[in-house]
Parts: sequence; structure tokens; C-alpha cells
Amino acid sequence: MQPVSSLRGNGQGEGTFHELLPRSGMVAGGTGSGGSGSFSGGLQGPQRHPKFPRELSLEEQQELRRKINSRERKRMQDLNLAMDALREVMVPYASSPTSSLGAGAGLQHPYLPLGASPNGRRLSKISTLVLARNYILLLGSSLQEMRRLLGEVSIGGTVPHLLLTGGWPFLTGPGQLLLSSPEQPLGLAPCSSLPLNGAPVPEESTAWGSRGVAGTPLCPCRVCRVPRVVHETPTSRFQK
DNA sequence: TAGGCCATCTGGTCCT
DNA sequence: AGGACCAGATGGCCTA
Repeated sequence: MQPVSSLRGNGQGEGTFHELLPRSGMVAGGTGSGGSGSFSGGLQGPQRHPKFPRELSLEEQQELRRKINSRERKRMQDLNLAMDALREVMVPYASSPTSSLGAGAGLQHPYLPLGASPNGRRLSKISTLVLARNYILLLGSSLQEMRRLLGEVSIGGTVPHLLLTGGWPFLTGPGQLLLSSPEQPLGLAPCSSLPLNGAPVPEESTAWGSRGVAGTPLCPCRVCRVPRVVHETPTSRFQK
């Protein structure tokens, strides 16, 4: 797939004239955070932005602005790469008319295309995110159902310890989720809703607030609701 | 032509 | 101080 950025000839590449000058009318009269109408690189006097100290020459300010713009561009491109990777994984689940992640899942979302990505067009960012969320919910509810069935079968039998103790199975499915391996210590409390030893599931465990796919209640425990995703990079700006 | 989607620029804020 | 992150604004491209 060709990157979108390469398809857009807006003439605002690295080091172009446009990059160094304020776009006409861009911030004039604006009310948002960028509404000061200032362009630090070109301003003189008291309106100069504190980010560009007075002692910097005009060229130095332009160079600084160019650096900041370049970093931001790189950041957004990295974000788009990650979005493309997610989109690549999710596309098969969006293309089926009977997709369990789409309308058939009872989770139709205004941003989610009905059944398929329209006319073969690529998924939009928000559709990709909605689809991925639904996929995660589906996995959680499937796992819960699997545990329930295993619990029924396990009366007097042997059931994989990991499943009944709430451990998340090591998945290598199409989602390519980076999940922890079963060998890793999970450190999670057993799921209270699991029918251990064939014990009946408490009534209150089916009255959870948030609903899963197709109206299936989601288990409130950390195991069922939250897969152990191993992030390659910190996701929170506060975890550095 | 209107609306959706997107890339980019920009200033503000917070963190290291 | 410098970098990362965020959100607002703007304009281009595309489709219905």
C-alpha cells in the first residue's frame, strides 16, 4: 500500500518555502491554542514566542521552527505507520459481510463501515480503532466462553491449569497481539467468575455493566477484560 | 458542491 | 533546554 503522504502533493515537504512561512490566514483571528496569530519565526518585538528567544536570529528561529516541524511530522508518520500495521491486521475482519466485528456483532458504530470497507477503500483511522476495539472485546468474550465450556467438561477431569486460573493463553493469531507467554508469571488473581471444579457461576457475575460482543456480558476481572499486552514502547507519556 | 478524511503547521503543556 | 504529546486551525484530495 502506498503511503498516503506520498499521494498528497501539497508542496509542504521538508525545507520548503511554505514550511518557513505562516500559511495565509491560518491563525489570524483563531480562537484555539494556536490562535495568537503569531509566527515566531517572522515576528519581531514583544509578540515573539517564548520558544524562540530574542537572542536568536531570524534564520536561527526559522531553523528551530523547521526542526520542530520535522519532529512533529516524524511523530505523526510513526503514528501512521503503527496505524497502518493495525489496519493491515484488521482489514480481513472488516471485509466480511458477516463480520462478527461489524454490524453482526451488535456493536455497529457510526464510524464503522457496514460489513466491509466501502468500495475496497482502506479503513479510516477511526474505523480501524473501532474495529480493533471490537476485536479485542470479541476475543475476551470468546475466551470467557471457552473457559465456561472447559469448566463444564472438567468435572472429574483435567483442564489446562492456565485457562482455569485466568491466565491468558499465548496467542499467535492473526491479530499478532504481543501477549505474554504462558511461561511468564502472570501474577493475577484467579478469575472469580470461573466455574472452578464445576461450581455454579454466581448470579451476580452475569450482571456486569459493560456489554461485550453481541450483548455478551464482559467479565469484570482483569484477566477477562484486559489482555496482557506487552508494549514494545511505553504507551503513556508518564511511563518513560 | 458538501462532507469526510487526512497531512501539516503551530502554540501550549508537561516531562526528562 | 529540549523533546514528546496534544489539540486547534487550515487546506488539499476524494467521493457521493
